[in-house]
Amino acid sequence: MVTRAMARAERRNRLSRERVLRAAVDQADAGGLDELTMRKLAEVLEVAPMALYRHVANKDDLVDAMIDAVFAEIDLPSADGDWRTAMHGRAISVRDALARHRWAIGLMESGTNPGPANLRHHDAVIGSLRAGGFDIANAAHAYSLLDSYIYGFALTKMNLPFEGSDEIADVAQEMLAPFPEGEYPHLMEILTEHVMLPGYDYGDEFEYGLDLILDGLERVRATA
Amino acid sequence: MVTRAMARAERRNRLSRERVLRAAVDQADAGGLDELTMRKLAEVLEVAPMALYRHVANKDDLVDAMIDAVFAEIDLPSADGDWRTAMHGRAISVRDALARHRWAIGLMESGTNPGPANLRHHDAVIGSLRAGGFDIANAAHAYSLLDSYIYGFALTKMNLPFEGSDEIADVAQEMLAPFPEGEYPHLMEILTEHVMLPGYDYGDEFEYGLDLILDGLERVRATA
DNA sequence: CGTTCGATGCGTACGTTGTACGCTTGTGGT
DNA sequence: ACCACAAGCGTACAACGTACGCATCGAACG
Repeated sequence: MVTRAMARAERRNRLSRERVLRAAVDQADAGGLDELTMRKLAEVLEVAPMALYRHVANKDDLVDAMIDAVFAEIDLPSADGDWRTAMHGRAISVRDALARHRWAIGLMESGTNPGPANLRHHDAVIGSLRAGGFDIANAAHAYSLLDSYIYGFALTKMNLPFEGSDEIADVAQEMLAPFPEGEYPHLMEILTEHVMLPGYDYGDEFEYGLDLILDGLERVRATA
Repeated sequence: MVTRAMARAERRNRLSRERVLRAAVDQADAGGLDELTMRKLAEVLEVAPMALYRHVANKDDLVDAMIDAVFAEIDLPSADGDWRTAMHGRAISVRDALARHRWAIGLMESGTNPGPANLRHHDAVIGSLRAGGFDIANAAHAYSLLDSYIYGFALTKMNLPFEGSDEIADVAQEMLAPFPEGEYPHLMEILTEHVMLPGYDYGDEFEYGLDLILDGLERVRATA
């Protein structure tokens, strides 16, 4: 009997791949990938460092599994219904997942060892495009374009040195402080007369670009 | 006199920030960021590890400087002439620089400690857009969209598990091997009937998406 | 109930990394 | 000829990933 044994294992604080994975993701969410060390992870789990290696081949294996766990959090686009709303929804879903797990940005597309959730996700995206009327070549184009934009946006947004609109002024000041005034006039202009205005949120740019891209893709699809 | 002293220093194999930087970039180009180690770097320069620290505050400082060196390699878009050709050219230039320095992808937009070349580059991009007729808000939109796409494309392309079109078949086979056949039909279709066709090069996707985005931006600019 | 055996956890140890600290050596200016 | 400062180095340490082999424990079986 497996269930009986597993249940007991669960009841006690038995280690398991799942527990290690969850703790690792939490760790990385909290402090970035740098804070994820096997030793600290073991400490959180109240276990000796080497105990982890019964459930994980090595750190790379762990990280691969973590990435697939993030993919599993992303809503799959449906193949029926409007392709455009499906793509829009999946873009938002990816963005949100990456916002929850900033450490994953830059690793998600790591071609090496794609996990099942990764493959299923991409399969569903292509399926949705094909069902929406894109031929193979255009589905490939759309897929590449959308993915590049989504991950690129996450990347640039992640690296922004400010979080809310309040801190922007301070950060901008500090960033430009070492340089002579008037050295970067256009940067200065866009900062003072756009970015620093109340109500600005860089996150809003995401849907703007997404819609522009989806408009372009619809045009391609219609004339194919 | 500074020049005299500097000249002598140059003539001999004196260490300098420039020399350290160049060697570090070479090292990273060759083997990725993981291969860039203060100790190996010192070895290449025929110097003791700690000697480096006279010219570099620490490894992070070194990496920041390396990133700015990459920015310095990128052609600045001109503010006069067609905005569209300027943007197209700078996109290609960024792509090429990132192809030469794959380790830099994912770090380029690191908001912390932007160097002068970085700021000058972004200032020129915004300047070119403004001169091309974009108002402030639309320049911000265009800037965000283009940057996201360019970096995102570099990111996804970098992580592709294959290099030329020859290896694709093998890699695809290996990647899908652990999973039941027919599990990912759309992925399979696009691989066998598009990606694996002779003449396919993922790099070609870049200009396709770029043109689609530029078309969209032109439409925005015209109706603003 | 006693034995056995595989799964799980752990202690120790090693090689590699970044880098703090203070000494040594060489060099340009006086 | 001297000196002061810059440049390079030797030693040392803490933190990391992880190889290797032993200890332990619970389930299954006789």
